[in-house]
Amino acid sequence: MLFSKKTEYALQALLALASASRDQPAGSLTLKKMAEMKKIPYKFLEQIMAALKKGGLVSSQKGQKGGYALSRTPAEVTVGEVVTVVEGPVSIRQSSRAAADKEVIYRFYDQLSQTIAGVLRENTLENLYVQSVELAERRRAAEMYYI
Amino acid sequence: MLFSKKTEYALQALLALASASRDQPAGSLTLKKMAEMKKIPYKFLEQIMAALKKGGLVSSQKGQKGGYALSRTPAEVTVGEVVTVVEGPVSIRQSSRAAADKEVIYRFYDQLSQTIAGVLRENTLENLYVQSVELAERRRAAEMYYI
DNA sequence: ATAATTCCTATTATTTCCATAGGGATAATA
DNA sequence: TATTATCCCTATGGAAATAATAGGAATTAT
Repeated sequence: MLFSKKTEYALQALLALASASRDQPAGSLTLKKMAEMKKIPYKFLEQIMAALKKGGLVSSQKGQKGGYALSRTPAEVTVGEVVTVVEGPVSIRQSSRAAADKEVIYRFYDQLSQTIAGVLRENTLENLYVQSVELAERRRAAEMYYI
Repeated sequence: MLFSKKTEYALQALLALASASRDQPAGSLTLKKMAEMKKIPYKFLEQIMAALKKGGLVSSQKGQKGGYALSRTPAEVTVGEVVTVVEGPVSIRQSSRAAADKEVIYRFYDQLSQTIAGVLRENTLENLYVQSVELAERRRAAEMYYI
């Protein structure tokens, strides 16, 4: 499995921040709020936000009235960056280079890594956010038939 | 990490069988031989070969003079099949479907899975085997300069 | 001062990964 | 027929990674 729960939680939290940044530029949310909104264990999310901050993807404000906000626009944040920041560099498999025979297998892993990296690079928070909004709208429209 | 050691070992063993099938069609190798050749823990490889057999990728012969052989030509075995057989279906992340908000993230995972599946489908044992032979030859050629 | 927050470090529970172990079943061969 | 070399099957163990939980220190607004 390529990604852990951390990536899922990180993306969810960042999507919440992306949404908040729509309402007001530099809109921020508290950890508590994000954990509640997205049903993520509070203390676990805390660690994830720390990583995101360290990775420069979010900024934070301490104390009362504090919170987290995106430090770039959603369109400027790729999924790849998020993954790298919370999981470390994406690797198909821990490979220790060398070994003539395994070489060809590791090369294959590398090739696959490149392909994955491409997909990760081409998708941004903005993409995901827009998709989630569209999806929610389509759902609302569909529900009207049942009223 | 997408693949475990099992995939690496499985591919190595299968490449050994692919090589054996060059020398004589339906060329077989014993578990012991494969473990030695590729420096794979014997008892671990045993479990992996069992999975490959169950998945129909190799056939086996019991008793003295027994061993394993590919049940198709190397060109007919994709890396994807090998991975699926030894690791189970490739998944970016264990996803439990539904959940309106996570949906967009799971869709992204699906999209990535499709891309990976494509690469896995387009690469066969034959490809890897040919590459490994070429690599070995280039190495031998390069070494001649140092004699 | 108090309350609401982020920040920092440790600990624990669960699961997955990577093997190791022992013996049973089967088949060739001496 | 006894022996030997193999595949076959199931269980067990240790290590590492994952997913949390816990407690309190530091900061800031009210």
